[in-house]
Amino acid sequence: MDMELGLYLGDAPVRTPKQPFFLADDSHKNAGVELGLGFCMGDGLLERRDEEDEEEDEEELEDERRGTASSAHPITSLQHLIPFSRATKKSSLKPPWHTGNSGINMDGCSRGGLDVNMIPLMDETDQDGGGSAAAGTSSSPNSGGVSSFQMDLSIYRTGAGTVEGIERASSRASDEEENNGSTRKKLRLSKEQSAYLEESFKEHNTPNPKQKLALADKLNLRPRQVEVWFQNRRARTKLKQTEVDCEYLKKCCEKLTEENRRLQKELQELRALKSAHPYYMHVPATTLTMCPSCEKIASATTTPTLTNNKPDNGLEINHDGQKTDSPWSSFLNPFWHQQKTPTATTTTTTRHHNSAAL
DNA sequence: TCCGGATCGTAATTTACTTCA
DNA sequence: CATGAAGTAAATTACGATCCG
Repeated sequence: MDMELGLYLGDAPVRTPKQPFFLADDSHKNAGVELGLGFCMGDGLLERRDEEDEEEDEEELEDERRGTASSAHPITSLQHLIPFSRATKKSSLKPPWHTGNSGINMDGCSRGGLDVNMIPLMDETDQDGGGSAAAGTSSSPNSGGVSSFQMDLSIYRTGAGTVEGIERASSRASDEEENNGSTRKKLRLSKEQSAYLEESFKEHNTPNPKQKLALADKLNLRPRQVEVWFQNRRARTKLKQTEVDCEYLKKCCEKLTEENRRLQKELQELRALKSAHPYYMHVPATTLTMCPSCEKIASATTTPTLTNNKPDNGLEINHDGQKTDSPWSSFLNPFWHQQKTPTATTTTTTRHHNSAAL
């Protein structure tokens, strides 16, 4: 007996532009529960928000731009890093570079936690030249506007506020000016920036342009960087999900192989039994009244274990006491229930026939 | 302790595709 | 219907950090 495995990757990540990231569907969830796998990653949260939500976001954005956000504290904890969260939106942080024209938040400095990364080293006009220009043209490959942020980062890495750090940042910036931004310099985002983006990703795995802009604004990144970050993040998530799926399917395959082996063995036994007792098959099938699919009680001659092998939970139990139907099987093949009924009926009826004959 | 290669994580780029005005 | 812009996924490249001998 060859089992035909309707193996497919569950929701078979057919992506649509409106749902670029596939979410674990119900079958996944059930399966995850059944096998104890962490099948539904946190990305179930990552559904797109409705249009009305976007309107809310616009309002928030407006508030931010007007400077009406209540908090003026620098990023200090994850709670403050959630940009669009309903829970935190009224207390959404006001990044240091939003507090005034100077762009330098003395509060952040005074705490010793000076995050130079957050401090725009260029003046407002320069920033517009770099960031906003990139915003206008969403795709700015190797744009020359990299230097401002890279300077920030190099200082951040070298040691906040140290003369050495600033000097190194300056030299690096000048190097880039020499190269005219032609080099593909990779910069690492700060922990705060990553955390912020991560939290944002939980809210929207595909932010709209305004949200990107707001994020870029908040994190002192170019919109293009935010966009790239989300692209990569989605890719990573999908890769991870694929790995999980793969692992899960491997387990499913093992289980099915084991079941197949068991059924083969059972079939062999039945054949042996048939050859040993050639008469039992001559018993008319009409003498057997029990049918597992309709759960009618068999004749009194049948053994209890075979009389009604459907427990209350609806799962069939084979002669080994194993459940033969499980959520993961239905996950693997959604038509399992439709298919298995006649099969199971046939098999168990035969078994009843056997037992009746015996 | 320093050095250099291997490896890993991830930022950035390129390409192909879809959608929509 | 054709077209171009915009957005995204997927693939790839390349950089920086870390590990290890």
